[in-house]
Amino acid sequence: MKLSFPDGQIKEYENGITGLEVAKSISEGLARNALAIGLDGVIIELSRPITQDAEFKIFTWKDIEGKEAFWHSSSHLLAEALQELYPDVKFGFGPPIENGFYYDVELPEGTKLGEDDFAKIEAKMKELAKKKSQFVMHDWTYEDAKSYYQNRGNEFKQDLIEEFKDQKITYCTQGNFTDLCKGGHIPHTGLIKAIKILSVAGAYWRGNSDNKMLTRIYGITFPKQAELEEFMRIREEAEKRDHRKLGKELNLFFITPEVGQGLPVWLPKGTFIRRKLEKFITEELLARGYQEVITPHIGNLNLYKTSGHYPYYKDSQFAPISVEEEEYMLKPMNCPHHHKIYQNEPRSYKDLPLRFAEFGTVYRYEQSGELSGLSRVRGFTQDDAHIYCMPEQLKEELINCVELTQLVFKTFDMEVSTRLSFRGEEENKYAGTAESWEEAERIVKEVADEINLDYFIGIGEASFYGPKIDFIVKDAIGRKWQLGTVQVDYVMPERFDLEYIGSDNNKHRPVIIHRAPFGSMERFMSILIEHFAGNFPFWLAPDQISILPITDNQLEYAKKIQSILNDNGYRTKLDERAEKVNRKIAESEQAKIPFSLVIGAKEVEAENVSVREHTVGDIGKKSIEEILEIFKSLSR
RNA sequence: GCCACUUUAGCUCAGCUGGCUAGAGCAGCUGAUUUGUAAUCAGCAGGUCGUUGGUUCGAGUCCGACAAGUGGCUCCA
Repeated sequence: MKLSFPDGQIKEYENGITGLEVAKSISEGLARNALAIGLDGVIIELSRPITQDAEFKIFTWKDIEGKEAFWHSSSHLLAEALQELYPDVKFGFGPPIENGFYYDVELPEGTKLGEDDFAKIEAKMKELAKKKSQFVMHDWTYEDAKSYYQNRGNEFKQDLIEEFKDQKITYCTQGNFTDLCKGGHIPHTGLIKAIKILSVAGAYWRGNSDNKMLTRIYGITFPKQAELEEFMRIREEAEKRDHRKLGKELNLFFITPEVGQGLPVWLPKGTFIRRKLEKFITEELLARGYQEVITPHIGNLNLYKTSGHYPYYKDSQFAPISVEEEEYMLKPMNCPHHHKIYQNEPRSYKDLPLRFAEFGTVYRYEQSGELSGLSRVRGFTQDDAHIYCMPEQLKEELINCVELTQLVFKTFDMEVSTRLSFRGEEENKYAGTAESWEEAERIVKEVADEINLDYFIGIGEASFYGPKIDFIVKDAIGRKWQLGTVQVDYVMPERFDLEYIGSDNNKHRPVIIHRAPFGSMERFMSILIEHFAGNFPFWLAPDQISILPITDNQLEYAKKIQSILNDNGYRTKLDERAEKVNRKIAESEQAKIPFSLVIGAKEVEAENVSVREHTVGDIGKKSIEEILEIFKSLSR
């Protein structure tokens, strides 16, 4: 029997050898650190005999797969602990996740589980972990598995078993706990040294809101206590960057139910940054041949019936407003308005592509439980644009849009992942013909390949009228949000009967690209705030420079410096108070102002300033010319 | 919308098992202080403890309903 290793080596082994024995044959150290092995990409236990040729890998804590096995095993340990603490608990799913694991359970009638119970669960897990119970895999017949869970009244696992009816069914036992499981564990529970229950949440069985809601218990474990402490420290640090917290501290925006749930109010400083972003993108658009348009915030309901948005998204829009026999809707998207602009005059192939851009504010009735800071709101502004082009221009325009979006993320040095969002299986969820969908998806994929996009494909993530290229960024606490988007649309041109006269003097249908590089100003701001942890780059910072005279004797000189800087277009703040300079510095730092200029008697004498850079510290004395040079280099 | 948790001054938080006029720091205001790289001192003012029912001689504290927020789930043009 042959095993091929990641380095390309192929070695001959005796049939039935275990992963652990293979690891030992390589090195004792490796065998000690090994958590699981991979056979042809499947994670399995070190103890399982290998009986056929395969690609072989050893996974340690350093590997994603090693962590997966570790956390998968930890979820079994959590389940074992829960079973001891709540004997009648019923189990659903319990998978590893990006950071840790969870288990979905149904607690016995009347049992509530809250944060107060975490310590108890952790203690029980630790107690069970110390027993070093081995994770042992066994085969199960369908009947035995079925009756095992029937006896326990667990409808969830029975539901799962039905799905595996025609496959090999296995279970895993450790200590007194048995679980339906496909395998992939670490050798024994004793390796789990540091344990933390993180949170509880509700989760529908199989993710379907028609099903029963279970209690999802999130936890994380590590082989060493120090690693858990480091994880908790990083988590705390991340929470400090939360845009909701910084938005309050830095006076950027607020959200209050007195104005309306999910309706952010922008304060002067937040507005300043937002406007800067708008200017930045507007310059790029104008350079790329876009034209700006403005459309109203409400629109006739018929417009959305034509577009098809109304039936598809009826439940997530604010109810129509009735006025004089007519119904109007708060604009949930800008598309139909722009389509009417296209229709406003006959279009020739010579006019195309036409690119209409607008910072369009839209209102959507998001479920109350879904609202979150600036990330998910009920009123937001898209940096929207629609491009109307001939089919043969589509590719080039798509590439342009993707490159513009990439420029945004590059400008702010943000890490982004790219998803090609294609349609899924669901009926009634998509408009348009199968042929146009295939065409659109094919082109999207061709474009992505042509420009070497590093992408993944998301089935069922398309919009109802076409496939998308979505740009996804993580927030401070690891949640993923879609920002930029580029969408292909063959449907709306049909619905709105858009056309252009071609060079053949015949009527043709244009193709539409919907695109928003930021996605929404609100969501982009949330990510931007967290990305910079409130330490905005010089060109974006609402206050750029604070001027801190040490005593009143330097006031006059300080004012002179301020007017020079103001005349050069910089945003300054002069702190005239009779406070100690230490305090002035502290407050300037807390306000995260990029530069502080300390001015005392020496600086007045030498006609210079002492420069302190935020997050860096004192960078020494500089002449006026030097600071102007520095500030110029940081502007854009 | 669903599950769990949270809600005390503009902000951050104390307030144990229900018991006199609900505390602190920061911010604000007033005054003093003129100060060299992260917070000078003193005084004043600020709260019907999210709202609303109930239990009780007595509720910030216990119970219910509602609202908002947080973490998830469903959803996400």
